[in-house]
Parts: sequence; structure tokens; C-alpha cells
Amino acid sequence: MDMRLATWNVNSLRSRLPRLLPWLAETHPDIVCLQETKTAAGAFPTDELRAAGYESAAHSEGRWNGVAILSRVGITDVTTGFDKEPGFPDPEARAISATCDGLRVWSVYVPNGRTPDSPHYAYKLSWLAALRDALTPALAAGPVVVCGDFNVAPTDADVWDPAAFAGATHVTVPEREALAQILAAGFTDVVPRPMKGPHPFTYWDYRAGMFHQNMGMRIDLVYASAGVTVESAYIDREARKGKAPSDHAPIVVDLS
DNA sequence: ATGACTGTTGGTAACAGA
Repeated sequence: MDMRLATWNVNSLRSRLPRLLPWLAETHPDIVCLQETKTAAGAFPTDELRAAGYESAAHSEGRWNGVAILSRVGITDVTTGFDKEPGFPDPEARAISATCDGLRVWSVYVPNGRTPDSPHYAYKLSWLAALRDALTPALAAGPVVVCGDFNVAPTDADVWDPAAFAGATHVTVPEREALAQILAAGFTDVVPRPMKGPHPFTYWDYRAGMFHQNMGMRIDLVYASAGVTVESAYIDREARKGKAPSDHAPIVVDLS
């Protein structure tokens, strides 16, 4: 059957609800992975999303982070976090998984890393390695899609200017190697088509007119296992325009 | 124009994001 899957770092679900709800009505995704919901436990807008036709599963912690999965095709076997998930020092709300109509879906928000010499960078690498380990048994159980803000640009073509990122996080060899290790576990990188220009960027800094100059990055990724047939995928950069947007655009993936 | 950051909080400045 056909299924439409989306992933979007909304940079505060409460602030973005006026953008998310009409977008859901226009785009009609069956499953939506959200990151940076920034919702406190108990403050998730379950009722508003139910009224829009979606069941919710959320992993919330308050001021930072927060991930969720929305579904209108059922949502069962919800797991928050994963086995041996590292923390800083305690595990944060960065991963949630659920089964939606036979598909195992993960929504992840990888630690930023800040700078390569920061303890947050080591945390990021250990988190990615542990995610890879946690995905191995999931892959054995059936088709899996891992969606989210990976906070790593897979190649130099995935940043607007590689020279501008010299010495910065998101582009280092160890980060890219961590992505390669996840792919090697049994995934394909579903590269979405950009709506405009050659670069499939998903994030543009709010500052200095970065968006209108198309100075972006591809750091939101969709990893699909064998058994998941992707018909098409695109970045909805229209959702990055207008009043009070997130700094990330959603990725929409049509599966069959 | 899609426009020059935006989100959070025992807040009103500080920090995080990437």
C-alpha cells in the first residue's frame, strides 16, 4: 500500500503548531517524525493533533530536545530511548520508535556536538555508535525507517560552503564515519529532491538571510532498510518560508 | 521578495542551536 512519511525538526512544537497543523492538512502524511518538540511531559498537544487525525507518541523532557511520532495508520509498541543510550550525563529525549502499519519507525535527534573539542562532541559520537548498535536487532525484525535531525552533513556537497565549516562540527570525518557505520548496518540514505536549486538542504540558519541565499545544510536524513520501497522524496522548502517558520524544512517520503 | 535569528526559562539576560 502507499504510505506517506515525513520528518521535521519543528524547533518547538508549541510555537510551530500554527504551521504544523495546516501543513498536515495540505500534505496528508500518514506518519510524521518530529524533533525538537521542546514540550514538557504532560504538555504535548495530543488533543490538537488528534483533532487533526493523528495519534501521538512522544518522548519529552521540557526545555530542550523532545521527539515524537504522529500516525493516522496506527501506532503500537512505542519505545522511548534505546538500549545503552548515552547521556550527558543522563539520557535525554532524543529517540522514540513505534510500529505504524507494519513499519518500524524511529524519530531521532542527534546531539549537536557544539565544537570538536567539546565534551558534547564525544557524546555525539558515542550516541551515534550506540544508535547503530540498537538498530541492529531492529533490522532483524522487519523493515525500519530512521528519520530525524542527525546533525551531520554526510558529504561536502551537503553544506553551502565546505570552507566555511573548516574545523567545525557536523562535517568532521568521525561524524561522517559514524553515519557510514549506521548505513553499513543495513540502511540506504534516502536523498530527497530539493524544490529549488541543486542542493537538498534541509536546514538554513535564521540569521543573515541564509535561507533566501540558499546557504543551507542537509542534516535531516531518512535512512530506510531493505524491504522499504521509496517511490519519491522531496524537501518542502515552502514550509521554511513565511511567518514564524522552523529553521528546518520537512522531508516528505512516499513509500509503496 | 522567502529579508537580515529564534526558542526556552522560577526569565526580563543567558544559553542553546548548527
